[in-house]
Amino acid sequence: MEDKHDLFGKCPFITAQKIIAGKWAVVILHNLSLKTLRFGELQRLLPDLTQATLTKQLRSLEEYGLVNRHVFPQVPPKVEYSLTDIGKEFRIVLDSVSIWGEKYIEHAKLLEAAQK
Amino acid sequence: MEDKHDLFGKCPFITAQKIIAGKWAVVILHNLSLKTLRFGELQRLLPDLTQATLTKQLRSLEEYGLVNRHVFPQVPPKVEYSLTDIGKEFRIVLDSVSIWGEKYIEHAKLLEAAQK
DNA sequence: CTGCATCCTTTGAGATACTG
DNA sequence: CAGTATCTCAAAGGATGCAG
Repeated sequence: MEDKHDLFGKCPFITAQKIIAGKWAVVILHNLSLKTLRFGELQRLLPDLTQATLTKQLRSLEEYGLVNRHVFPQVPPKVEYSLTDIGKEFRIVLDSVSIWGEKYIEHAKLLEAAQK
Repeated sequence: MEDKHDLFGKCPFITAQKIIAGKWAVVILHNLSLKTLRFGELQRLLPDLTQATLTKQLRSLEEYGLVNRHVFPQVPPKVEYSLTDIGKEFRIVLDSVSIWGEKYIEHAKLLEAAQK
């Protein structure tokens, strides 16, 4: 993957695009914005992606500095994921996406109904 | 590509994710939010994507109902792209992405500086 | 000027099996 | 419990050439 730190001089849209490009990035950030979660908890909240995929997405977000990975040295292992400061600031994006998404779904429903 | 209208019952994050998944979707929407643009103008603003790719991205946004395509029956042809109503509402997302993106870039710069 | 058709390459999600 | 290692497959993006 491309160097995660080669993001300078880019417009904020391109920078953001790269970070949230992952198919599950936004949904993961949304869930972590509500609560610190263990790997397994996250997996249960998102039953549509496999372990391998979830791991990859989390690693990516971690490399970009949006997510903290806290490993508890135990047996069995326990790993908690939470948002970093800059990750928490992403909330303003999550909020607007949520608002717009709802509007869009409503809009699509109306269109659908009108076509019948 | 998946049916663009099978978006019901999904959470707004997943819906939004599908729409803006395209590598250039957000940047294109940003430019169109500032001004109605002809195909060639858009291309000059985004020199990093080819004609074919730009066409595909625009078609996708058009199918999702965010972009209007206005063809002027002329020779040579002239085509203008603008945002639909629901496309214009996407502005709240664009604004928050812009704000967060700037913060992130600033944050990354500070990190970089601290490591030297 | 706009953009389609074709081909090619790369990316990345998903499935599966295995490990400390 | 929380991963890692491979593999496969589909999709996206890009390059190029042609057309109305």
